[in-house]
Amino acid sequence: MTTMQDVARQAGVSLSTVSYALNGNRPIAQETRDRIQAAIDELGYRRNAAARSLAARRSHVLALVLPTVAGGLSGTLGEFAESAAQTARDAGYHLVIWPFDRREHDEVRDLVGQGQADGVLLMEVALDDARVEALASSGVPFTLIGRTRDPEGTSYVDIDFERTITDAVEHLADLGHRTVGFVNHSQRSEVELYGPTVRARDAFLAAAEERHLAPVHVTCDESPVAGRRAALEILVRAPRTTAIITMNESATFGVTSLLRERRIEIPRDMSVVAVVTSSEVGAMYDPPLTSYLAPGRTLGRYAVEELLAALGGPPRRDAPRLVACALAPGGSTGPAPS
Amino acid sequence: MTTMQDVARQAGVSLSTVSYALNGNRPIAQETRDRIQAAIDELGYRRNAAARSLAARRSHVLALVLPTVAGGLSGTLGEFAESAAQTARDAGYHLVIWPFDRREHDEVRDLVGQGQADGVLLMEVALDDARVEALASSGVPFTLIGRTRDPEGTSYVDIDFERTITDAVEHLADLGHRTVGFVNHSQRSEVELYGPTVRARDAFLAAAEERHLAPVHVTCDESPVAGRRAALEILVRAPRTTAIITMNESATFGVTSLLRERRIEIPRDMSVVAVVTSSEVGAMYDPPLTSYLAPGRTLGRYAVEELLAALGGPPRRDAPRLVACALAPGGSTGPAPS
DNA sequence: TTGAAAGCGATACCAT
DNA sequence: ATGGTATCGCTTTCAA
Repeated sequence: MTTMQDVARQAGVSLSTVSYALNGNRPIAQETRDRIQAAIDELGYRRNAAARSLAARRSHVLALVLPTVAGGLSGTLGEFAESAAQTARDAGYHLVIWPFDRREHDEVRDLVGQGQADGVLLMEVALDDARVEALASSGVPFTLIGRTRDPEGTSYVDIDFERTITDAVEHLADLGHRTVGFVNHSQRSEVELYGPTVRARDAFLAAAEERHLAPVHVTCDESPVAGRRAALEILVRAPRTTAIITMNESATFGVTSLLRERRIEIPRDMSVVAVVTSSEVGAMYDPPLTSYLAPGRTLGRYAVEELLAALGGPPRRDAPRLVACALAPGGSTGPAPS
Repeated sequence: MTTMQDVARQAGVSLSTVSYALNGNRPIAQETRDRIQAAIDELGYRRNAAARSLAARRSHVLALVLPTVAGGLSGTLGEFAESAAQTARDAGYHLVIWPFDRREHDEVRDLVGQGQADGVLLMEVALDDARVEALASSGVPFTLIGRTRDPEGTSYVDIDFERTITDAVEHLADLGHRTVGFVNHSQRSEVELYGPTVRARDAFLAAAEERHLAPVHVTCDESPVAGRRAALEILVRAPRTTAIITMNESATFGVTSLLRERRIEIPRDMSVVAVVTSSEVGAMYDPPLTSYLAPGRTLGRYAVEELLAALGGPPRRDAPRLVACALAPGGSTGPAPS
């Protein structure tokens, strides 16, 4: 193994000069710099990460904590992680994945205590989340993906559910729909005050009232079978429903399949909008679903930028914390039937 | 910050005794052990990771290198990553994600050279893959997810495409089908000798011959639109086709939608089998697709076990390297129409 | 603009 | 079964 001392010797300078040349926080004569670079190239030197972390007391690692969700990372989670990793790397950090669910908060504390990460990204945040307090008391900088009940004072980024749902409702209202269904996440998540569920519900009801629509809100487990049941419930509770918004990927295809079975044609008899989803999923249906796409990549980047700012990096001047889903037009929405 | 020295003082033993007690490779009296543990608890001590890595010359990190695929990690990739992270953690390692595609092999070498990881997991391996040689010459232990052309001598785990495809073909043959289509990955991947594409094609043709079936093999880009085209091509080339196997998640729904449009009913007129897929995707169709599920979790575990063995951990005695996809019965297959 | 040297907090060798 | 201590390879303060 070749060390910094070897490089110094080879370049005819002192060890410390090499160190300063490498992390650039001290002016170095160009000629010296060149000699050092030549020595590095010649020896194939690479700075040892552990020694660096020990001396600098920084690991240059960011951790992404995410729950072991059934079915693994969804497509959106994956996009997020990848974009975050990319952004971190550009800033000289590595992104580590720590698969811990909400109850394993002490594990997270342990790792943080070992100095395994300089900062933490926390996904799937609930309105009241024990992990948030655990992190806060441990003293590491951290950024939430999602929001607690009272987000002020904590660093976070999130999907703008209010904006997204409102957009979707307006889209349908503009098409003349008067009775609109909403297929949300599970009732369990609603009871547990999972942020997206609660915010979407409230936004849906508020937007419907604003536009004088009749809202039909149903919760729904994450499965096609449950989706069928949810669609049925909507049809029973409000037979005049002409549009359904779904925020539940697995349920969406249950909804469409029940409609087809009932000879309710999309979009002629019923418009369907999938929100907080991916284009891949939307493209799986025929016609392609009108969708509002989860901004996974954008959030990944924003989240890391937030965290880096907290770590003393460049501040994010008026960079948004909330990102709405963008409309991807599809063939599943149309004017309300007369 | 509290150090090992603090713990030693508090427990009334020497620093080295604490160290040995912690990593357990020297007999320590139970009573001493208890005193040390008490001191640790009292002080809230956690061993510093950087110092540990420096002194032991091991990072206790495993890196998962995966290409920045469009659309992020797919569901299966996510399952794999999560299971691998879990297994690594149980063995005292962390799993880091390094998002690099095939051309960025020197980036991987850099990180390895810095001692950022003790071992590497390489995903999406092509039959000829520059990254493999880069890793081999760098001297880190590594395990491939997938296989190169000549896998002997390298550590790898992979889906057993041959077994999976053969199973699917037999399943259909047993149901009386005589002409069977296969929707593979893209032509590009076939030309580039992407392992799964090539192996699946060959296995399909061989299994069909074995059972005296007429095979119709088509390549297909990863999209529903391409899937429609592929289905059409199959129907044109072999109008008597009564069953289609798809190994292309995005295309599958294009296939089914074209069939529906043509009033070809599943499974009455045409059986459809999705291979190397997830139950989530299968459940999105109505009826649920008969599927062969990608063994993401199993592979994640096996891959880490392989790597740990190469790192001097417990050897994997006759643990398999190849894992076939398991059949998840659905409603999309049935007897061949007469 | 450059150098010397004191740590950083563990591991593991050599003793006892 | 336990202790003393050199060492890992770098960052950073203090001096020149």
